Amino acid sequence: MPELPEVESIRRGLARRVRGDVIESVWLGEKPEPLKSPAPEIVATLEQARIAAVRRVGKHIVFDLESSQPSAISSQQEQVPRSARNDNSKRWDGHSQRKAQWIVHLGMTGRLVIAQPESKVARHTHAIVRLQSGRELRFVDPRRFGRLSVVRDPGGFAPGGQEPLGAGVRQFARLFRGRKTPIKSALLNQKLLRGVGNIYADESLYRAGIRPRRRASRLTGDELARLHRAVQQVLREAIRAGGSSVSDYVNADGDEGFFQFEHRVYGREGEPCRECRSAIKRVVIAGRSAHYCPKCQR
DNA sequence: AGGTTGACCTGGACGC
DNA sequence: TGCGTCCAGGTCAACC
Repeated sequence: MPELPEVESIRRGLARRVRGDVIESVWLGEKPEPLKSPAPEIVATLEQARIAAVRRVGKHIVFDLESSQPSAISSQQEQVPRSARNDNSKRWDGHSQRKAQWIVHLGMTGRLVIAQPESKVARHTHAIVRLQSGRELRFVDPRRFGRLSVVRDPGGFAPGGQEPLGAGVRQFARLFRGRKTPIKSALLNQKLLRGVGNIYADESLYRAGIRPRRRASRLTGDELARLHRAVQQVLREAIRAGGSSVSDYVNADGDEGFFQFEHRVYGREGEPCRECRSAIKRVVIAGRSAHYCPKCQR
């Protein structure tokens, strides 16, 4: 479902509502797919932790956790069976490192919803986090492409890639140097830029006037500068609009975004380009659909 | 080594 | 109404 602007909108809503709250208990569903860390490790890390901050890293939501009661955390830790831990996982030793992170990736259809305990548990709910304030944070994901994990390394969660809104134009241009892959695929590669997905890749290329199949290494300096500017503009505008609600995306407050009304090419196959009235084309590149205007993009 | 393809899942839209 | 087909905002492992 969500790309950077949608995840950012969800993050803002969550931060408003759960920052400072304490996790009292955690329920995890039977289906194992959504869990990237062992279930006992997730439970032990989350329970009794205070949510110090809610951040976004690419398309991931990162809950920064700290101990609410120092002794309670270490005793929770002791309850984790040795066998359930990775051998190379760092011990949370109760000294200066009393920090951990809960990482959520929403996949295509994942949602994080705030709910009252008495409200009906939706189909495809895979995790319920009960908070001291009496509310629940629920992870719902029909297609089960989303992932939950915890990180206790002192270095913290560190996927590769540049934040698209943090990269300067030189840094941005360097990412594509020597890459023979279509620029569309390069934009989707999270090891290069983290957070751009199919909608915003297509919309950015349209604004920059670049065809999605162009080889990344063949773009001129001018084109890279236009693309850098387009990516940042599109993402900023989409965040301001609360993201794109294409089928069922809603933010943490249950509100839809409205950037879908600003799409110039995505989902508009056969419709006229808003600039030149040519029919928008749809092709498949690396297994994903790509939309572009054959006249405005070269 | 780096790029492309299929697999992973469920559900909604559409055609017959 | 129902059944089949295609499509979907993402990411991996497996191939070339």
